[in-house]
Amino acid sequence: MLDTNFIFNNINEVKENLLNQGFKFDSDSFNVVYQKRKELITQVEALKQEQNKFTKEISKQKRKPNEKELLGIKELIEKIKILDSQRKLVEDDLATITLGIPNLCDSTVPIGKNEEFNVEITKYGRIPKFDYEPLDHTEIGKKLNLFDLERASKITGSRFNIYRGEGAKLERALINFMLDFHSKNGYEEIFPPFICNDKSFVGTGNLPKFEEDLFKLSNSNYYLIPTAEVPVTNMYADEVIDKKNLPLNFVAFSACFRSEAGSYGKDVKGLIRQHQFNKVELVKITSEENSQEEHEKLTNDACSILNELELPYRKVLLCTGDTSFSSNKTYDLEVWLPSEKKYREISSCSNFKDFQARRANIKIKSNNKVEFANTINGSGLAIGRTLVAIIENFQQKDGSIKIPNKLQPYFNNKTHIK
RNA sequence: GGAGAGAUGGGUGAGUGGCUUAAACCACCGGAUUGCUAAUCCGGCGUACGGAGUAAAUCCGUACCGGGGGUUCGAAUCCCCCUCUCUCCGCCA
Repeated sequence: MLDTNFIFNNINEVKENLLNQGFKFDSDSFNVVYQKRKELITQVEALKQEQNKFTKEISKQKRKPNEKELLGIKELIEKIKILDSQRKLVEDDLATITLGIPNLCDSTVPIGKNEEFNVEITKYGRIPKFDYEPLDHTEIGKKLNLFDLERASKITGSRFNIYRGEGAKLERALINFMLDFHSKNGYEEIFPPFICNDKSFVGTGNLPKFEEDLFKLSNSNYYLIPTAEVPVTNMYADEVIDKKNLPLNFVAFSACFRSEAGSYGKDVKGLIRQHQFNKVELVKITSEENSQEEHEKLTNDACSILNELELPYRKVLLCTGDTSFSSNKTYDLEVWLPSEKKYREISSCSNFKDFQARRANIKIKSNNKVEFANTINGSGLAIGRTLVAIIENFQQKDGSIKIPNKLQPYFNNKTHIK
């Protein structure tokens, strides 16, 4: 969430920045509520001061108030009550408005309304050449019995999957490989709950606006997490962190659950868009002055996994229209999929600046100065999509799949799936 | 699931209706002094919001002792509801 005073003092810049993201900010009604709140605070506090003065006087004189005084003070208290409840309503209104406003985009983010305006930064790796038409991952998976989408839909429904045999082992190998890699790189390993309460989701920006993307547990305020970002970022909610300990670096594996409402008809084939998938997530908590640098570092750390696995990919800077609600700046990493002959998102690395920290109330302290933290996160990587990329990019003419060299120690030192 | 005990500032922790402007200690910051990896002494030190101030410094005010209600002229303190933590019992992978 943005600071209300900042919005008020920079109303036109904020409006323009948000418009670049396709968000029409109603600045007039914001101003009305903002001013109304100030008025009510001023009024109610003046009355409270009057009441406190009276109370202190009584206390000092060590006596009880007489009947006439009581009558007057009770009238005052009644006024305070009325104004106070009005103030509360207005503050709720203001909170509703600000919680629904997206983060501003960094000045380096290209302006554009959709993914066509994203900017490719660099390409890495070599795109494999096949002297036959490469198969897609569902065909290969079926032939080698790596997963079983049909039976998954029987036991749960569409967009769920059962990994089987070598497929299950490959999924597990990737999880372990990524966790180990990032741990050695200075990230503390976290194994979080896969269910969080509503407050946590407000903290990261998923609620109140995007409830339809989530699976909610009935009769509770609990939701299944769509990413480990939610529990890990909120670990430090309502805390003040000593600046000396920054940055905090976390790597977390979790299953991720997304209702994918509104995505019907898109990428329905195979493992690309599932209701449940595995992901290793990187999260950093840092300070304002270091967040850009840490964002670049985190993105590079995610890239390293693709490099280690010898997967061809590109790094893309998202435009304003494609940058998500909470993010200030996002790089997507897109891996090459031979069957589609195009790059597909496998990681999204975002700098949220203090947007999430203000919502979750994560602060940092140094020399008696307290400020909101900056939060950064990115996939390092989405496991299912990595598995798809390996299957497709490392498919061999004889129908086998080569296992990338660095992954082999995690795969019983086997070189191929046959 | 049952019973009991708790939740106070960055941390530990005192405080059972007005003497609290929340003690004390630790940590932190500034200064002094002595000089063996530091010690001692002095001082400072919460957050949010509103107002004054060109601004910074600063000053004034209001609220905040897990969260929400209530009683009272006055609540960290009394009452009600909720959440969480710990201990014991039960059940359980």
